Amino acid sequence: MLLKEKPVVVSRSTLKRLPLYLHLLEVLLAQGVEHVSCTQIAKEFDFDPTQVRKDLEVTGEVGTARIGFRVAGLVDSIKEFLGWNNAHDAFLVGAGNLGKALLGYHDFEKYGLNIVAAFDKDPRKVGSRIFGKEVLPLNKLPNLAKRMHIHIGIVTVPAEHAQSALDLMVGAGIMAIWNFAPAPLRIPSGVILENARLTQSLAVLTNNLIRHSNQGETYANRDVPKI
Amino acid sequence: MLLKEKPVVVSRSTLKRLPLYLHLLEVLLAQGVEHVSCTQIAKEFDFDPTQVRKDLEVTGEVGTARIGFRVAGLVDSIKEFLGWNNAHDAFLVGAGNLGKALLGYHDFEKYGLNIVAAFDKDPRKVGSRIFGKEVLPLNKLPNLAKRMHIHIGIVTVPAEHAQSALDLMVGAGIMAIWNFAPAPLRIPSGVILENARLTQSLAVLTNNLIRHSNQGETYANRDVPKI
DNA sequence: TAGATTGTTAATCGATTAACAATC
DNA sequence: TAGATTGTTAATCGATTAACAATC
Repeated sequence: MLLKEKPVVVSRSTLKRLPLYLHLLEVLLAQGVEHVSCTQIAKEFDFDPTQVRKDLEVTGEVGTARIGFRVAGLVDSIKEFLGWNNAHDAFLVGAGNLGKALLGYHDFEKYGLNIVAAFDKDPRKVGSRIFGKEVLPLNKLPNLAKRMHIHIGIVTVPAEHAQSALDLMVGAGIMAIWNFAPAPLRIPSGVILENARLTQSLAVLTNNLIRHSNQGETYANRDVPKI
Repeated sequence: MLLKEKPVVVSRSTLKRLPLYLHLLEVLLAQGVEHVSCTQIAKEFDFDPTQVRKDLEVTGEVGTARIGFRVAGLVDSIKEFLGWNNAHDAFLVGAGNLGKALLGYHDFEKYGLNIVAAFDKDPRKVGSRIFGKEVLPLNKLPNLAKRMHIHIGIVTVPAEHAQSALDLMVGAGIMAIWNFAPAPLRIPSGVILENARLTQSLAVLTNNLIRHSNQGETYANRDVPKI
């Protein structure tokens, strides 16, 4: 399989569109479709075809004029590019409701993530198992993380404990943190921090909702004293 | 307090930063801090102070030179702007692990979201309660949604059933959909769709992880949140 | 007053979109 | 061949950042 030279710089926007393409491509692959054009992919998502072409460029796959790209090739290359070919072992700190849900979401393995254990400071949770995974006390994290070569740490504790959870994991050599707490976190340089903040997505939704229901009476013409 | 004229167009980027500011401001408010400057807020998140100022502009709040903005005023105005003052009732379709977690995450009420019931096609789940909330059969959704004036629908079904779940809710008059399925969804015009896709966030994380371990290639990091 | 901060306009930067030659 | 599609360069658009006068 011929790969062309990949662009040196990949934007976060591109990175976020790749999983969308991948999901579609896997459906096509399962249907036995062999080739797909950027135009077809773009139509599916209402994107610009040129944008899709530029996005796919990062995978190094080359297409064929009039035919498009090999579906199987794209699936492989996107997975490889995202690091989803082999799952990375991860520890999760905070076995609350959100933490439990993530522990039970086995699909993550398809996305390069394998949560191997949970940690919690609550002694009543420690010792139990959630979806077959042990809940351990926080003080066991450092040694275990080193011994098991854990790459990813997931933070699902309340906002006020997020920084100390992160510090504990970084101190244990974990270099990539997936944070679900709505708190600004400080990281040493070299550590990767990705925030999966549901509240940001919710903010966009609820703001749109009230704007739509306020229709007409826009918020642009109100310089009325507020009581 | 006088509100100034607000910008007519608000970018999605701005909308997503507001919950970050809000969280910080609520902490400051609890600490009894009365005023805060954009410079201070910016420092907390490693943002540009001008960006913070522009973001806050959308709330209509006015600051005072040398003093900054009233913390209490900002908290109120951001909440109002995001529609987080009063919770919107929501139905959730798909009582799997992720659905369960969302049902148990009572903090959503702080973010304008009140999940009142869940729906599932699995007869074994129907009739049970999850965190006190009833699990009902899908066919009861349309009537109930209309009777209860439900505004928001949450989709936590597998990707292949996401479109039909959405269609069911939109048919029942629900105008805003919060989608967790990794599938491209079609909506009629006028309906609000917001995708809360964890896989996108995960893609950024795992890609960063393998690129760090591969060292060598350079990638854009301009849009990476510096939190 | 002096100087930090607001509010606003202009410059910069990067991502998206348009244009088009090359290709199959 | 004819025409759809790739790959690439240029134009556009929008968000971020810089500059600076007004203000307290």
